[in-house]
Amino acid sequence: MDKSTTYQKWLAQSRKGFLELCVLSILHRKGTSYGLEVLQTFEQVGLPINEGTLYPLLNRMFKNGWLTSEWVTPSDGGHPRRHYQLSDVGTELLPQMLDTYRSNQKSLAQLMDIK
Amino acid sequence: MDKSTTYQKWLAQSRKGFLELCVLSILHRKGTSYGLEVLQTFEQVGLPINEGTLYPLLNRMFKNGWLTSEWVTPSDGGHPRRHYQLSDVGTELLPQMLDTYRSNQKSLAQLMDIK
DNA sequence: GCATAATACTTTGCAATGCATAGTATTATG
DNA sequence: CATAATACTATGCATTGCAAAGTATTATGC
Repeated sequence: MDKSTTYQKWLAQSRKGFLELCVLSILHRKGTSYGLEVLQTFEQVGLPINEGTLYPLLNRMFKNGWLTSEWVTPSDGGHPRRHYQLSDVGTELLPQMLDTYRSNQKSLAQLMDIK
Repeated sequence: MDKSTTYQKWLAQSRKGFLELCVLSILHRKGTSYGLEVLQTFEQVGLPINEGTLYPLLNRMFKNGWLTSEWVTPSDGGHPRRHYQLSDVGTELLPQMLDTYRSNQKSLAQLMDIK
């Protein structure tokens, strides 16, 4: 397989798990948000992701009990949105995941410096 | 599913892709190495991984053309080892992956700081 | 010398998830 | 009223970390 293809595949793989951490961070900061807004937030910070990635992701996180969710119809009319926010579990998980992420960072830094 | 279980699963997922970056870094620093030594190196930097993870990983990276490989019998006797080192492709990939990793770091930092 | 341990790698099957693509439903616009 | 925009859902695929068991070669202890 050619170089750019394997790299593209690696890119997708490298996002596994990381996206959960990002979503938890977004909802922690915003308090509450919904699919499209989260999608746009990802784009704003230079990490565009696929619709077909985010929506199932939010659903899984909800089913795992990391998020709570409710349908909200905007007061000014507009399409109803499914709002999400951190559950107690999600609130507990966020710093744990951050620790893991930073620990991995340190491990990598060590590897780059090892004999 | 209970909290600790979903967290454990996330842990495994979050290593996808990351381990390739680590292996490339190790081989970049060491010049050459083999399975068990790489395994021990991971452990030394506080990132223990499974045998059944590493060996297939090295094989895939080799098949993808990221690594070169040769069987080496230690001069003082001992079990023959399969040595690996970076190929030209691997040498090119390492900084690319590092860039991606750091770019993700920045994105996450922004997410944690966003309104 | 022979059984056991240590070293080193291989193989198989499973579960989880990012992506691509297509589909559905509701609201806004001309 | 038709078309576009907003917002979410559903399906199938490929990839990979892990667990567990297996294979083969070399070293060690009695």
